Amino acid sequence: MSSTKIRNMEEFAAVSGISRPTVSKYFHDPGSVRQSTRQRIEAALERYDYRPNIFAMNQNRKLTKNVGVVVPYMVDPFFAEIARNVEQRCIDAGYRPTLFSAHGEPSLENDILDGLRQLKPAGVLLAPLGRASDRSAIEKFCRDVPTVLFDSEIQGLGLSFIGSDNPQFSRLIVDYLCRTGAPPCFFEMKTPANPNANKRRQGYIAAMERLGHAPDIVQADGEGWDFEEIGRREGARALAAGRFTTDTVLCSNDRLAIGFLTACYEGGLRVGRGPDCAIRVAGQDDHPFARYTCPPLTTIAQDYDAISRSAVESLFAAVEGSTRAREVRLFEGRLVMRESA
Amino acid sequence: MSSTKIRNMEEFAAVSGISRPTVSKYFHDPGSVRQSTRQRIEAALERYDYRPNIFAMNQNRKLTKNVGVVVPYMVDPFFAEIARNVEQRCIDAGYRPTLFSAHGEPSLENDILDGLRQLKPAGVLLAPLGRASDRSAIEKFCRDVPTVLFDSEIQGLGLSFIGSDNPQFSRLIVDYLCRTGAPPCFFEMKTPANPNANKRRQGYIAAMERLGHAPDIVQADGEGWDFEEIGRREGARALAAGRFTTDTVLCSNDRLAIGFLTACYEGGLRVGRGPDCAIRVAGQDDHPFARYTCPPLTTIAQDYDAISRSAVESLFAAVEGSTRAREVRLFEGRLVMRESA
DNA sequence: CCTCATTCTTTTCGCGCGTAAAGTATTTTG
DNA sequence: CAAAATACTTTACGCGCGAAAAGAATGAGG
Repeated sequence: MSSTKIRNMEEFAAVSGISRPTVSKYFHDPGSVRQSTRQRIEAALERYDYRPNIFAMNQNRKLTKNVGVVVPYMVDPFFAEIARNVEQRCIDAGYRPTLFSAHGEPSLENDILDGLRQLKPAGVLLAPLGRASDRSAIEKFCRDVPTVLFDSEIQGLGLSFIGSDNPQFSRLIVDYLCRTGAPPCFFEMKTPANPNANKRRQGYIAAMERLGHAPDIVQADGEGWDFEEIGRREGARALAAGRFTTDTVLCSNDRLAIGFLTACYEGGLRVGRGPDCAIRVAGQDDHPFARYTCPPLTTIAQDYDAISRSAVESLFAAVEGSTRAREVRLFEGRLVMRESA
Repeated sequence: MSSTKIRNMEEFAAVSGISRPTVSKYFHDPGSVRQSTRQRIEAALERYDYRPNIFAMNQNRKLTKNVGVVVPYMVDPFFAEIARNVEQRCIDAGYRPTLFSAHGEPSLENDILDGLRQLKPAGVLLAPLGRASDRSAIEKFCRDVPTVLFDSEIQGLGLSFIGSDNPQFSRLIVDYLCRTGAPPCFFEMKTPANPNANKRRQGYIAAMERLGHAPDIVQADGEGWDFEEIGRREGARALAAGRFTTDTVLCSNDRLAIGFLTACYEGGLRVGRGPDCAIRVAGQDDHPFARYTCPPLTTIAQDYDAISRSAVESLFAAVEGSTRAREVRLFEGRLVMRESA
């Protein structure tokens, strides 16, 4: 590494013996220059640690290599996990991902999209808040910036939507629960944060009816993203009120189930499938902590990997040329049997 | 809102009736222009939705309004929570925070710092990986960029370090446990991710000796950031080996405790302080999920709020002028009594 | 060896803003 | 009300790069 500091591309071009426009071309796409010049540039890169000024680059390029990754609630490890997955794929594809969380607040989601617009991103991967999202703001954003929605759909918006086949989730777990014990009732939030909850409820109802059972839905009051607390508080209330007519409770999602397990514990109910157990509890998502609840939570695993891969692929396919029609890709869940049901 | 699009500051200055340099000054600091001109500019801002090009701004300013926020492992909701807190405070102070997670990988931590340097940040709030961090890389980074360390200290680096008084944590919980039952043994990772664990062990030993008890430390094998799994796997092994000589286990942190609770459950041990319970378990941190374990986890709450506030204040104080000596601020924890101990 | 397509160099312009200097207008001070 | 201080305008330049055009060098194919 030479000691002389390189101040700009002009100087770097000089020491590498290549003209500045060609060097510029190299940084834009190393494969676009001849093999021999590429080697000369990379030899110079070894000796001097020059990197193009990112602000000057982005100012003049119509399209940057920035990618926005927006999730609704980073404190939920599910979103942290999928964000990490998506982030890594963007880096591998040569882009610069930037992570944002709306922290459950619609106004913050709008602010993030507003701020993102200034970054002239090549594309955005957006997991919206859902019900609370400002549809018109997102619609406007999608018109300006290539955006792929994931996790939570907003009908008709974005280049594509990548998510889970929620009705299949419920079908799978209902089938399992009915096969191994009493038909489940369904525990959910009255006003769920996102549309996946509705699809799961419908999936539950359909699966129950197909098996000849009467669906039974228990709804919890409460707004916001503090699902565990809602599951615990309202679960306890429903238990006390004798609201559950079977010994099997299917929760709309794992976080609700985690709170409900706490309610069961505090109510003195032993959870599990053993003969000495009073109640079976199942969730949906395979939340990172589901393995560690007591008892470990039986659930349906989201295909994190397929969803993040598909979302990233879909975005870059659109960004790098091929404009296809809006597509919706839903991935199936996988039954994860643990002790709770 | 007028329909004519404003393309740049020149045009915006024209429609607001103010010269461009003055408008530029306004955007740099609205308080630096006369009240009357400020009103004229803000009146124009109402009519046209112009915003300065962020790339052009940052290119020419010696110091940007960017702030980097780096945490070691975003999938841990503790860090997600503190990141959210820090992020909001930066926004309130008029800065642009950008969130990064090293995802437990030292090479990624280095990459993040490298990428951050390009953003010419006004400052960086860094919670390092700890033991696995590349000290020399961080040292070099701190020389170039005003950096405040938090959560995990790296001796002597950064403008300041803001964290928890870990020995006090252990003292507090040891006192409580001894007061209410058998003296605890200490369950920790053999090669902990960060130095806080060492301080907690030392705090445990000191507190035990002060009370006239013999310290007993049980160490778990395993590397990395998958604390729950290590707590569960190695906790189960230690239980099976009869490694615990008392019925009270103090875990080095809540995530380890969460895994250990699972091990207890799977081993058929009833956890809690009732007469029918076989073991008491306590953690440290007040992890967001500690409230929802079964039984709910007794722990020491970190003062999230004070830590994030203090870290942000310390950074901006340094950035905005006053260069003080490196200071270390440690906040005390608060005992949170729940059912597990 | 010649032809033609690539690939490179040279030159020039522009992006949108920060910044500085010098002059003019406005406000404050005594 | 004059002098001084402050705030503004005008003009000009620079930041580091992208992009485009025209000509020179290079290399492949016949």
